[in-house]
Amino acid sequence: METKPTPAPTDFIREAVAEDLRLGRYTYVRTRLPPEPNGYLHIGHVKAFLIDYNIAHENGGEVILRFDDTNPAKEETEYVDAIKDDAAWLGIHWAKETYASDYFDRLYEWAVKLIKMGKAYVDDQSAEEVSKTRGTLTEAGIESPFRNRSMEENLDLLERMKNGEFPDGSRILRAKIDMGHPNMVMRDPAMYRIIHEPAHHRTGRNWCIYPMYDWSHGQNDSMEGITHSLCSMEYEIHRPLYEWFLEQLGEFKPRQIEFSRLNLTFAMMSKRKLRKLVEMGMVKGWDDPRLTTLRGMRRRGYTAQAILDFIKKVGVAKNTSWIDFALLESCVRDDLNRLAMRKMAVLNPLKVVIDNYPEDLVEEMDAVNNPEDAAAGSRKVPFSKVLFIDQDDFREVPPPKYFRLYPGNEVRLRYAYFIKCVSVVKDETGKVSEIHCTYDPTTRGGDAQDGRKVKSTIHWLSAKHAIPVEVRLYERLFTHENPDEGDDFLSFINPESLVIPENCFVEPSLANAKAGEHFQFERTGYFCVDQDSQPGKIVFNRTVTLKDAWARIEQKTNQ
RNA sequence: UGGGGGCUCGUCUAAUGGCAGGACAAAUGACUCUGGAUCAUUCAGUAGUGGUUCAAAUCCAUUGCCCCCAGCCA
Repeated sequence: METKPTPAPTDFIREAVAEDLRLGRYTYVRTRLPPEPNGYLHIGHVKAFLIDYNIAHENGGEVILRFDDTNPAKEETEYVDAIKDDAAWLGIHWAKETYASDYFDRLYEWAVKLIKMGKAYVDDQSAEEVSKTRGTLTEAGIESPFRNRSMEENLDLLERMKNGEFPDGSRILRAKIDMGHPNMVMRDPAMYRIIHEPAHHRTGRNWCIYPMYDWSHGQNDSMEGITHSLCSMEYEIHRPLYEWFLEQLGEFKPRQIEFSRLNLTFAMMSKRKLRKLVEMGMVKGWDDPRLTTLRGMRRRGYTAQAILDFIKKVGVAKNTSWIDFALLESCVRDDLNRLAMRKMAVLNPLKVVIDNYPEDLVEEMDAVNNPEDAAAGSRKVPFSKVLFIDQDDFREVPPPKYFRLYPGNEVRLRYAYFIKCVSVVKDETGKVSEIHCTYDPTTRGGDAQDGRKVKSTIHWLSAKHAIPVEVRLYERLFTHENPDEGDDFLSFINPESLVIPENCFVEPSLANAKAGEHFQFERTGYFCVDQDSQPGKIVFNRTVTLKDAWARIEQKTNQ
């Protein structure tokens, strides 16, 4: 065999996991997907999901989907369903679906245990007082006057907090650690807060106290036997607390490892700002194809495979990083190039009359469905005297290096004939309204008998057979690489992020295209049938354009 | 400013004391019935300064810059 074994992709987390196994720190691998059900999954979550999922499976382990539902004020069942749907679409299989709220009882028992150990206390200070006495980055905090009350009183108070005897914000349970700790996270962090409204989406009104992330997450990891709790860098300073709780309790201790989160240029990842875009109507919903929510990307036409490839190429590290949006586009082009059926579509039609073509003749031309896949076969495309071509493919006065149609020039109509432009008709404003060409009958199918060449091949549609459709041309939502920078992200919105041209036509073979199907419109881009499509009114979303060498040449010569 | 983390081509990422490599982007050319795809080539990097070493992106010291933390959010 000549094929070299490709080394398995590795990174510092995979190495750490392998070492843990080798040294026997853990005898198996189990990770968890920890979404908070308060919004839709976006591409940033996908990176985290895939790291957890892949590392577990590469080691013969499993992953638990655990919803982090510790705050009833923000969480809803609707999001739970959407997250599961998105994760499944990506091809993620979870061994078990759990909720932080499944463990509320046990967590409460552990809190009681900590109180009995003298490691936690009920604080009657207001949120404002707690905040004020926390100290600053450089100064130690001040201990609460309630810090040293008796175990019995703490137990009694916590019980009554749980039973709903006190109003929201009146008391919290805090871990008793060190108000002078240089790491602010360790300055007697809150464990439980009182929340009466609204009802929790799963536990209803059973609970009036809810655990904070720090008190819930690590303990849940431990209860589920998670070996590796993988999360983003901002949790690094929480790791000492994660470990402190489990050490005090003497429970199984998973290893938390942090990696840098995914930042994507020209994309909005902030949940709060995403919500604002949706609520202000700047985009049409959480599944707007301009968003990098998974639902948006799906609707835009990104394939799961392309997204998986992208995440693999992004890698895993601890550096603050900004991934170029072009890398995502490259991945989706690569995947769609392999699988998308080719079609002809004219989005900005120019009427072409073939002067020497018989008035009523219609010919069926053979067109290849996918040059990358011989098994995809071919189809018939009707040809007749009056055609549409794209406006971009004709210039009355050709710029330098322009190979397409212009007066006197001959080009090939893809899979049809060579044509030559002989005259131009203009409307009253002086704009070219139609052009006249002659065709060479001996070039049927697209090859010249005499071996002569043309420099360009353009796509076309028979005017009377063309199907009118709606086409939505999407561009980047923002004009700024990092729209999250500064406070006025709305000013970075690209006014041309969605353009719907007036007269778009596609070839008749697309008449029965179904929502979700991917196509390449030759020489134009990749498109996906939108769910808004109706019988007789198909809607296409542009997933991504094809690379356009001519656009670059033109841009350069214009400078 | 206290604590924590980071710094390798424009971007992302390898190299685990021994030839700084890959991908995306960019550029040039070949090929082409998609100015697509493909192929070839090119451009381009170890934050600075010292030190250890036969040998340093890697080890040590030091400086600089960037990110995170003062929610009863996660």
